[in-house]
Amino acid sequence: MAGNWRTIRAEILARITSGVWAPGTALPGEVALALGFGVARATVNRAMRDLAEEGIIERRRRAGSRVRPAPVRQARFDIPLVRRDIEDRGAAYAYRLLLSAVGPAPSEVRDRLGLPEGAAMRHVLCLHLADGRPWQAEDRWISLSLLPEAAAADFSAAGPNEWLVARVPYSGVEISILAAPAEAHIAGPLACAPGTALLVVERATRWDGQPVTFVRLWHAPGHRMTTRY
Amino acid sequence: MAGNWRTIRAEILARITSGVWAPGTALPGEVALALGFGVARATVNRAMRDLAEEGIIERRRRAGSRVRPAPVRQARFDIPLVRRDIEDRGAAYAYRLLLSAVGPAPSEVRDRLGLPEGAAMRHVLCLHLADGRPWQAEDRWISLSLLPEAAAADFSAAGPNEWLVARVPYSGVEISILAAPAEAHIAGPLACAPGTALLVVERATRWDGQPVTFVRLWHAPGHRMTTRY
DNA sequence: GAGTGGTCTAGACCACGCC
DNA sequence: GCGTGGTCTAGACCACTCG
Repeated sequence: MAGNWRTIRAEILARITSGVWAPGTALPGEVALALGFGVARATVNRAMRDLAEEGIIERRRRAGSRVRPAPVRQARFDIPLVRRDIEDRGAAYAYRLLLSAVGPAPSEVRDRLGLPEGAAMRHVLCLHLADGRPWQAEDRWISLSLLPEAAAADFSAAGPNEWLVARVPYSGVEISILAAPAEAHIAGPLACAPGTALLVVERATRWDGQPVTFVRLWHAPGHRMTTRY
Repeated sequence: MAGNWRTIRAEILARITSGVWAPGTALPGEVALALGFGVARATVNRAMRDLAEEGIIERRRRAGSRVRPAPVRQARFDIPLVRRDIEDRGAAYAYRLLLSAVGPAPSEVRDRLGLPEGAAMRHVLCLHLADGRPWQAEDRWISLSLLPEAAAADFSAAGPNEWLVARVPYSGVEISILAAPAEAHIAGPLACAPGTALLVVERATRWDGQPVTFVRLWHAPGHRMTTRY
């Protein structure tokens, strides 16, 4: 019985999937398991914590650990920079600026960021292509109150994403995934019929509580986000 | 300087967001940090591991840790049982069986599970409602080679999900999220026009390498999956 | 109150990757 | 090689919560 925590984890998981410890069952305490496996309690703890993070088991002080009756399925998606995403798939990345303006934002954008009416924002509409074919349309709004230099930034060669990443290191984010029909100004660039069902990712970013940017990413028809585990 | 790992983590994060350690920068080694913070190395390790899991920093043996130049944005979504999801939102859950059959599966389903042509499957189409309104349509296929008793299972009162959870404890899963127009047999139950853009979650489940079930979950119009961090 | 998980410590050895 | 992160140990104290 090897003493590494992955082995312990695998062994515990095996006993769960094989039915030795059925869903709802209370697992032995950490001390008991450590003794049984012949390892330190910290090692068992590491394994159990991992199982808990994945939603396999449920842990509570005093009450002990138990197998989750109904597994909380979790899907974790990586959302890299579009450029990386495309290049990682072995395709050639290309970028095209479609629209650039400064002005007041529509209410739906303001609401998502908690901005007052009439707040000036930089608005950018651009297109990311993979091997010359439309991959993703980006509808970007940047608050000028926190990033006034965004008003004059040049987005003709590279997207606002890379510009922002270099300026706003790490921040609070709210991500939504939804389906929406292609609006007129999106259908054109994405080369699809208006009304086509598209996968949309919305992201509202804050830095230190201040609204920074809101983006709506329209993926080309047929796009799917996939994860395995 | 408190000695808990969350404090250490927060302090490191603060130095990153504040620009003390810019993206791409190499962080001090664990020993140095432990000394600086006046804690054990294991505590620093715990904090750094957490930051690495979230994609904030990058760790490699010998090379050390560095701030990720381009943050790998991660979105983690919980996908609970529909019933729980609806009840957690304070709505009344209801269930309706729409179709139940046994027969060969279409090729698109077989492909996702790696099943041979003509393989018999249990097919169930059902509807989940929140406060009486359509919430999600479930198009479910269950392989009879691994679960022959599924042929005779009764899904008139409760959905196949809960039936499966009790039988196939924990297994490998592939999840996809996509947008699709409402097909004719889906639009009716969901009370929307055919062609409406819907958010679809597909899930292919395997147990010990054996295909178990494939499900397509059609969410009602306007549904969005959201996560914050 | 007592038991369980949560965490910290101090020390040690190992494995991997640069040099 | 040799330094860095990865992990394990043995022991300890704490915090929460159930009975």
